[in-house]
Amino acid sequence: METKNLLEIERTAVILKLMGDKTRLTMLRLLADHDCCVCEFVEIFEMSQPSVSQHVRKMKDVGMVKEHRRGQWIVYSLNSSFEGYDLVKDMLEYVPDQNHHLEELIAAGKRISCCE
Amino acid sequence: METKNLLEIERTAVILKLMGDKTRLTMLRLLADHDCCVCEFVEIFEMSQPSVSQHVRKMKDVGMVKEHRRGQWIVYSLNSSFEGYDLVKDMLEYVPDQNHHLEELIAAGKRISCCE
DNA sequence: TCAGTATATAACTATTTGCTTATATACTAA
DNA sequence: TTAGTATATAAGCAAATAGTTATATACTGA
Repeated sequence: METKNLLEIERTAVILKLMGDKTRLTMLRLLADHDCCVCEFVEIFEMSQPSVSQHVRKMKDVGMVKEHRRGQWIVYSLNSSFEGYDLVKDMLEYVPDQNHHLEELIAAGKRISCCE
Repeated sequence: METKNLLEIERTAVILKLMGDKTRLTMLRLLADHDCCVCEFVEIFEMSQPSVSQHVRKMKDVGMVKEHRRGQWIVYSLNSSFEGYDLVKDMLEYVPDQNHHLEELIAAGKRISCCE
């Protein structure tokens, strides 16, 4: 195994705490496969839009995810420049992909306009 | 990279949440190098003994660590049979070893009797 | 400009968390 | 058996967390 770039223990704890929430972990696993916007997460998690925004904001605040606006939507993606990017990607390999959530949306006819 | 044994996303979140605390993450990093007893952790973290016991208990409850009694001491170690053992070990490679804590104890003449 | 849509922020609440002190349990050695 | 040491459990508290509703902001298109 190749040597890993070490992270401060305190910063690592912050990253792991953020990932230690089922909702955020699922979001990250989805983002590992494709960028998502808030409205998708709202449908997937059946959760209020502010709640979703607050989750992505926490991840954005530490640099795990980045955003870019596309028209009226804001698209989130994993930030490959993040100091802990390797760790995050590594972790996400331990959990099954969560793409069924998106497929269920499509099947339910709730395919989101932002992702056409 | 070799394929990883997948863990349920919910169980993974539990593991990461437990690791997402600086105290527990440091404990785990120490345990990656050598078994420890509660009394060592009390000295290292300058924290009450019940607080230390509660931290190790949480990790024991999910199976991350195991204990064995040695005389009047209870020695904790990483549980290599734990479902998420590979993940835990993998994570711990991202943080610097924490052995200086033990060295500081020795330097301060607080070397713990349990570890002779 | 204005209505509609997407997202963010503010304010609040219930739950969880990490600590504390007090006390109980378990082992050792005299 | 008894004192001393190591650890666990109980109870309580302050801070953090994850959700909610209400409202503000930002963009689009008529």
